Amino acid sequence: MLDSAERLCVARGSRLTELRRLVLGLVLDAGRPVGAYDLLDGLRADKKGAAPPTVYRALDFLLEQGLIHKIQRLSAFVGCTHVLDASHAHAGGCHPHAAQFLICTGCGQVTELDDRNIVHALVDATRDIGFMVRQSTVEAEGLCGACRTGSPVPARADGAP
Amino acid sequence: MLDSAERLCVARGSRLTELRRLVLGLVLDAGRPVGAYDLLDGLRADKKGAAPPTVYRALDFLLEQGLIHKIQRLSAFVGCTHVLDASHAHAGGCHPHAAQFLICTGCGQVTELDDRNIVHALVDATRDIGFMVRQSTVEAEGLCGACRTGSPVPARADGAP
DNA sequence: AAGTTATACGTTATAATATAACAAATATCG
DNA sequence: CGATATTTGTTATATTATAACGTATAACTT
Ligand SMILES: [Zn+2]
Ligand SMILES: [Zn+2]
Ligand SMILES: [Zn+2]
Ligand SMILES: [Zn+2]
Repeated sequence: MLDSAERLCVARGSRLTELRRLVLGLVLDAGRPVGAYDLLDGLRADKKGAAPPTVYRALDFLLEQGLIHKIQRLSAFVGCTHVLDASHAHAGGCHPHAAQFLICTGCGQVTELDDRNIVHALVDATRDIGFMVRQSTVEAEGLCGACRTGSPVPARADGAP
Repeated sequence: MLDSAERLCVARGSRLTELRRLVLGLVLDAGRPVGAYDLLDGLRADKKGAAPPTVYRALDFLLEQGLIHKIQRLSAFVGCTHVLDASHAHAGGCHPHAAQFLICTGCGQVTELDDRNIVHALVDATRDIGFMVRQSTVEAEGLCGACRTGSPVPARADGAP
């Protein structure tokens, strides 16, 4: 996964440095939204005196490259589950793709969608009034299937089963 | 406008107190997104020793009543432009309606939409995977018609023309 | 009206998130 | 190599938000 990201960056002429790679690894390992300061704690295992700007700069890079997304409602970051797909990855252009996120308040899990219909509906509605969308944030909060049907899989921060 | 909000609250059995009314007035007067600490400054004109919890509690109430919205990308608040419409106002139910926001990076203006198609697209996409949406955040950043066609109307914080 | 409960507000302190500014190190390219 | 651009280290601070607890006000019940 990290190697794929590296190859993508090389193809784009951007540099996935050791630091950025470390941060990306931490985000991907978590498998759920992680706050910048949690990442900072994790980072300090390898980089003793790391400070907030260290992690925020790495996050900025990863966001630009579309390797991660920021969940605004949680002030947290998740790995992109689409960027490495053949259909989405490309060398040039504006890297962060439009995405939609489903946040389950039961188990904390976040699902990333890449739904053309939602994007279309948004663009249609805005074009009517002359607005040109450059970036969009679409986040829904609710209950995932498992949590609704009573099979909660609380893969939460505390790891409680 | 404030009086309409008051009538709505009375009909719902909630209390638009003087403090909450003051904060709502500040948000509506601004006509654009305002941060909590800007509101706090404004509030201090009337309430000398106001502190953060004062304004955040008022904002929480106004959000619950659907009288204002929070723009997540800006950590700022705007008055709802639909809640007082006859078609939207009602005494019971879950007050904060689904809304979409267009944020112009040119002039800072924010437009609120209440577009059924967008909501539908979102609900459709989520139902497929068993997810039940309770609340949604839809925010688009880009350029409004005026800013695109070169007639920027920078009604910004600093008031610079 | 008096007593009781619930709601709202005041106050202090602190948590959590994010950036500014500048110096030092490292990579890139002619 | 030497010039240039990019990345990282470091310190300090800005911005946004909440915890905790006591007091005041409103609403409800005898
Ligand atoms: Zn993605
Ligand atoms: Zn769940
Ligand atoms: Zn609204
Ligand atoms: Zn504009």
